[in-house]
Amino acid sequence: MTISEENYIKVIYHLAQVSPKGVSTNAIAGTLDTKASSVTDMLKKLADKNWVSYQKYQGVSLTESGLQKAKMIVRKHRLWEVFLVEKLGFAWDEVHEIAEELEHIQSEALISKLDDFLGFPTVDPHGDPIPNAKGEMVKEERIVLSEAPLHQAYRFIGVKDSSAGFLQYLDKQQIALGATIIIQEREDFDASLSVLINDKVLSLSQKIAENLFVKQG
Amino acid sequence: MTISEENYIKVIYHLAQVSPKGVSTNAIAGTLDTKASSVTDMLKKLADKNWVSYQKYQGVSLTESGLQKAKMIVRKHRLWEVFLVEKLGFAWDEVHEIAEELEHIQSEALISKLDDFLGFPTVDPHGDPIPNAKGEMVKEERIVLSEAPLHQAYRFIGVKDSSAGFLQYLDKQQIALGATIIIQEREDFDASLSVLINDKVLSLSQKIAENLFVKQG
DNA sequence: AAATAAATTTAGGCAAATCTAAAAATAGTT
DNA sequence: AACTATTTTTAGATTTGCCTAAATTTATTT
Repeated sequence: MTISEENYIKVIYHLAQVSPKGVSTNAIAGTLDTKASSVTDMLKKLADKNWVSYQKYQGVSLTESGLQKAKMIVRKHRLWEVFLVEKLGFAWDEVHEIAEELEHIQSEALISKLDDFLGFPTVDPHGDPIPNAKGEMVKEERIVLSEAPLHQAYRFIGVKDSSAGFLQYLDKQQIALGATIIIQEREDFDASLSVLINDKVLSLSQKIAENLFVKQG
Repeated sequence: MTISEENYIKVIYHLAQVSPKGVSTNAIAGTLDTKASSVTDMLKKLADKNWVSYQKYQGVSLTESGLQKAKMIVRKHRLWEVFLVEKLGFAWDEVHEIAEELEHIQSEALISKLDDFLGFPTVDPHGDPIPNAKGEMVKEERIVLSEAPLHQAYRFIGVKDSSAGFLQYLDKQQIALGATIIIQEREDFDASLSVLINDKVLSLSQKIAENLFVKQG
């Protein structure tokens, strides 16, 4: 499997989370920053190799074997992110690009030993689940803060948007994974929230709140 | 710099250690397992980019900037090998192929933090020196065991041949880096050696002895 | 239901890195 | 010095992954 093929499979996997009935050519082109015609070319190749099922004009979805491949790429990406943050001391907003390269390293043994070395983590530094060697992962029950009811204690367990900009905003506000959040008030006008995070009062815009995954407790 | 360009630069660097006046097209082709015509093509590209000086039919050598690039690739390769052995628990005969992939990961920050994490090692698991961030490395005074005089205490500090086969032979004989070696006798007939390694008597063929780097003490 | 817009595919090309086969240059040998 | 063998380069093709421009299909409006 070439790096390019891996990138397509991975992107299709991620886009399929949002549109499970079929991923569009344009969506892939947008994500990979290529042209739609290039995507069409590649989809034919991927279909020939049986990693996607593809019908002209009808979008594309992963086959069982494509899905497995995708999960292994995601597994590698997230394990490397844990390594970069936990062992090398990178900040959580610095690791994505490096992991994009590392995820294409081919050795099975490497990933297995890395997993062991890291203590078999189940989530990456952004709270995303890490598939195990079989591709299984625990999807924690979680909601976005913007939809959580008032006056309940929540734990901040993941980000929806993991762009450097958003992560740096959270750093600046000292909002870290594991923080306890209680919504005190929701503004009718702009849906912004007044919250108590680790006993400090903060105001969060709707856009921020939409990108914070929380769970009860 | 593409992965292919990096591989050429690295191979030229290694071959230049043996033939410093100019590396031949065929030697490169042999090492990279490609055809001479492919090498010629690439040498033109590398010369255009000023990483090698190349004159038709006269072989090739690295420019100052090519040499610097080569050292950074070697640095990355060897640091990753240390990581694989010291942190992930790979054997010294298992790491070469994986490091061949890892050496092409592009982040400066990654290598700098990896170096730090590993405690700024100066040699890799095979005893080869690791260039620092500036490209400097300490070349330890060393000789091959086959040329060492009798009855002196030597320390085994590196292998000349780092193929898996040779390394596995050394494992089987329990000859590890750091071992103390004293030559008791050199056979006239086949130049084989009777040696004392960590107080055990062993017989080493000339071919073995030629591939063991030792230093006095 | 046409007409227009948007999305997708096809056709034809390009650059990188490789190849084979033939030509040219260098090295080795009688 | 001439001939042969070896090495190296050139010429022309191939594959992968991408592109532009044009054609086609699907979706959206009037």
